[in-house]
Amino acid sequence: MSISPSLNPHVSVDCVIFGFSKETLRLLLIKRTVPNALTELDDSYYALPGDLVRDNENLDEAAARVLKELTGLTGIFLQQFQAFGDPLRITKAKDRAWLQGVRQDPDARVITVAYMALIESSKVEIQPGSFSKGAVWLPIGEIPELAFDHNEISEGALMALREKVQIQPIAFELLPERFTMSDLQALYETILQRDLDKRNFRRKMLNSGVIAALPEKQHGVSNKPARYYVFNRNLFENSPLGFVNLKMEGSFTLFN
Amino acid sequence: MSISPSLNPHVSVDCVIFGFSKETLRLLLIKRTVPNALTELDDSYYALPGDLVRDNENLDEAAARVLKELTGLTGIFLQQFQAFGDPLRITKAKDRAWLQGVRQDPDARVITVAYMALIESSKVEIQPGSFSKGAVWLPIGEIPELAFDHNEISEGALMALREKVQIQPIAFELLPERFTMSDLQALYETILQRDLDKRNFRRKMLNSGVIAALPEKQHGVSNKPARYYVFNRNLFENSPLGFVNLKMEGSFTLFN
DNA sequence: AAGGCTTAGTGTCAATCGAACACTTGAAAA
DNA sequence: TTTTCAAGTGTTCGATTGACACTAAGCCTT
Repeated sequence: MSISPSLNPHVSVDCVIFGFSKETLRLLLIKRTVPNALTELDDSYYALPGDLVRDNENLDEAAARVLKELTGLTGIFLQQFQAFGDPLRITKAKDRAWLQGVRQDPDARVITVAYMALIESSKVEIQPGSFSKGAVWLPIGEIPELAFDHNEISEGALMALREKVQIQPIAFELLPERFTMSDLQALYETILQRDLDKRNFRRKMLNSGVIAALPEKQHGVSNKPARYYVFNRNLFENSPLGFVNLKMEGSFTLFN
Repeated sequence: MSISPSLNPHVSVDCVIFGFSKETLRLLLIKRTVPNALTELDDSYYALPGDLVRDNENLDEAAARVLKELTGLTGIFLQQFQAFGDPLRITKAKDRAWLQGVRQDPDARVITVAYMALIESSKVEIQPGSFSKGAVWLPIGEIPELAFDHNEISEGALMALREKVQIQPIAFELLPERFTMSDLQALYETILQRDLDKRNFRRKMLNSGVIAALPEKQHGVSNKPARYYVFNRNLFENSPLGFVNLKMEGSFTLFN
């Protein structure tokens, strides 16, 4: 077994990085420029940040490395959600051209393990480096055609996010340390794609204990200033199971 | 890109196959015999059924192939749940010995994509073949030390099953076509590891519409014969989201 | 200073759901 | 005919859900 950190040419990780700004969910995508112009089409396109896995790291570490190389951030919410391994992943001409410029074995079949990351997008400062040809936050409604099967992966991540948000209090990872109740509601409404009743939302959030009110309020806004809240992290990291049930309207429940 | 179905030496699939019999959840495991006795320990041990992925198949197909080769069954519930890729997966002497007898590149780092399968265990007839050195159903409480990281994978599968069962009506995959309400309740109690109230359970199952009563009842039992029910498959395969919320006691709910 | 604008923040009621709880029924066996 | 065994059945109470509309606070405009 090699102990040098060589690349495993058959396994990669890709990161679907979610952010939330201006009332929209966004993905952090990188711009790729095809190194040799084998195609006659325009020579740049977007992709999910990702890389081959090194022999000396596990999958989680590889994903964290990709994330750090791009954003400079560590310790952020990062969760594996699915492996993709269709042998026909590489069909687009652009993809082949890019691989030929960048991989030792451009025709190797690669399976990729997809991660989703939740980031407070204002924290991100794009790092100079291999990814940084141009990284952008694109609204999830305006994602163009991406490299390989990255559209499929992104959609899978979005669906996984919608489901997870109903089971665990993870949406907070997308907000700054302190936030107003309206911020939080707007985030949930964006993720779930439906309107929520203000009064019911506040009541349930407060009763659930996942957030705590701060003494501070907004300053300098031209309307009634909103109170700030923080996410109650301890409560869930130390809880026995951390299971939360954020029930959807229209679903039905079984069991005591 | 090769078009022959050669093996990808770096990616495998493993199947955690659940069955339910005699009021216990069981795993279908295969017995491995270490081909050359490099170890002085006993030379057989259990493992999850699995195989390297071929170049001409995707991950789901590879998992389905493994399952079919072992059980002869197709079309059964099979869902990817996690990829495992620790570089230190191969540490046990038995594992190394087995790999040396069976792999071209026994030291290659392999990442594995784990699937869970839910089977009505009486349907399974172990197929003669490479797996069949001896396959057994072992109760989940009595799983010995397994090959590689297969204990970790099995535990991950069990946790995933517990979570999924609360979100989607998949437990039925473990029961025969028709079953009694008591069968169903015993299954849920086994998976969730807690007692459920008989009357509440029946009421909710029936109100939810996931099962339908048949006209038939048991015959020849020495007590009041139980009615048979069937799982209402159409309802969920054709439903818009298929989301079902099987709430646990003690969890709390947010949202309208 | 008054009025307007904008977003924050608040309470009630009816319907539904969840949890706890014990006795009767039907069939075979003794 | 009686016994044994699991099936099957209702009600009550408290908690939660979802629907619904007005007041409060601060800045801005005139």
